[in-house]
Amino acid sequence: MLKEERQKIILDQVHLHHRVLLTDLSESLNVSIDTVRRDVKELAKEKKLKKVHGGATSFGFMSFSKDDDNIYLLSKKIRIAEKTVSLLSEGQVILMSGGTTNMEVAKMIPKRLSLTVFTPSLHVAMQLLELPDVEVIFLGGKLLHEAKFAVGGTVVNSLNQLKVDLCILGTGYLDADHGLTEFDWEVIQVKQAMIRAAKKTVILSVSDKLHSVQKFKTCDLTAVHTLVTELHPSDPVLDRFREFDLRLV
Amino acid sequence: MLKEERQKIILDQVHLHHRVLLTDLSESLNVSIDTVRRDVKELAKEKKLKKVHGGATSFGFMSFSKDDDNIYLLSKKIRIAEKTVSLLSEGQVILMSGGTTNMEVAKMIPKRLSLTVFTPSLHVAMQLLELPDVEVIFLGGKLLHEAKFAVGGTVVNSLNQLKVDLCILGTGYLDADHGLTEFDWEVIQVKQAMIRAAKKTVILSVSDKLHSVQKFKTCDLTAVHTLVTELHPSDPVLDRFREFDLRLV
DNA sequence: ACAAAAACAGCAAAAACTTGCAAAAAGTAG
DNA sequence: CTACTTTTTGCAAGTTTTTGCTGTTTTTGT
Repeated sequence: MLKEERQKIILDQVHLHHRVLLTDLSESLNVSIDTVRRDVKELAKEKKLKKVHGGATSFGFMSFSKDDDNIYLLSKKIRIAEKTVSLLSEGQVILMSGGTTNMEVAKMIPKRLSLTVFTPSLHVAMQLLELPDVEVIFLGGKLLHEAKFAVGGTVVNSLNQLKVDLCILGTGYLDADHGLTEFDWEVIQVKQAMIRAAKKTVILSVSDKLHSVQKFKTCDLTAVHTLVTELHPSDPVLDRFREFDLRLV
Repeated sequence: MLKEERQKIILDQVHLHHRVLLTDLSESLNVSIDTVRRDVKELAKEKKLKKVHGGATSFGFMSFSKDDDNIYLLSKKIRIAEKTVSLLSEGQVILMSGGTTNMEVAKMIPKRLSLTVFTPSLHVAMQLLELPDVEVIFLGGKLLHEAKFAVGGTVVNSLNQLKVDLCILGTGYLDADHGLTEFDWEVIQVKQAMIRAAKKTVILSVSDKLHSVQKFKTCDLTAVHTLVTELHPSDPVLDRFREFDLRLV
């Protein structure tokens, strides 16, 4: 294999997943970790990507939330994304919120699956546009600078006119007692409208966030139909959630 | 086998697979590795392909999307962007379309200028969010895959409810006789609505595009108030545009 | 603070590159 | 056809690049 070829694959991976682990690259490319390390070092010197401890990230596109600098969360999120994508079916009309986990879902949707997706997230919309068979409708409104997420009356009004098959909610804090919570009031309004606008709601959450509570409440767990985590559905960590009428994936 | 014949095969292989190994070529062409090496060296000198350690790649193999934008045009666009930014003033409410020129404008807006910007372009919106004092409102609707631009009734409806200070139109084809033209009917609808929604309209155009016509017409030059090019306002190339009630910048 | 993972530096083997040279092939007069 | 030049090709010796491995140092998470 040519060095250039390898480096291109690395760059593609970085652009696709926004973050990659050197160990993963080493394995999938069948070269030693040192070689990958050297490649990444070179690419970093050429400003094609950003080298971080344990891997590399694309810089230029976006920097998300603070705790997302953690490379190890990514593999969990990818696992969640895989499971979530398997819930989708041809021709569905769905809603997707923002957040890194939802981004991974967007990246993982197969190229030939036709969907109609409504989203108020710039990042998710951008990613979905890579898929030729997905129709993307952006729910316009005032954009939040950090989250790159549209909020406000316009978004809620648009949502009130919809009734879609599925709503996929990413980022958010989850707790068996307190339900779904957020720290941003405006985001809550949008998420509530999203849940109302969908027949079924799917929540994506890495297990780390399963018992965290924020200031404002989006909804109770009874409003949710499916919970996707990176864990096996039978994992004891999920026990607290079994009392609800929830499908664990 | 003739040398030219061999080199043509090499080029075909490179174009087909984007990369070749010298060892593979040597084997499949039944010549020594040195001969192949010399051939590739020649082709590289003629800029027909790129020689790399162990093989060759096609040009643009390592490039992803944006590198194609040549430096030559970019400098003109930056010049235009500079002039355009100088037209803006504190507190204005403006509309921005998409396109690379408008992107340059977005990049060049000073950090401390507060504005309210409506746009149907994902890229422009994304860029504007880097500015803390700019409020960005995305005009939601169906997104075009290539242009990352929102079109359709939703966008037009939103625009019909606006009356903003300024509309900045990027990309588009301009001609003194035929006015502003485009090749996408849906985009036209949006741009027309944008012009209607603004008190003044500014057109950005690199001089190369000043005499090009496309299939569909957005508006006459009489609907435009300012034309920004990279040229000096007194440049004779702009003479054809002086008969209109246009401010040249 | 400790153990595990990752980064770094130096080394050695393998692969690829360079250069010079000579033989073969092709072209060019006389 | 022959003698000569020119081009092309293959080969060999020496150099550089790439790659994986070693042991050591740094960073990270608990």
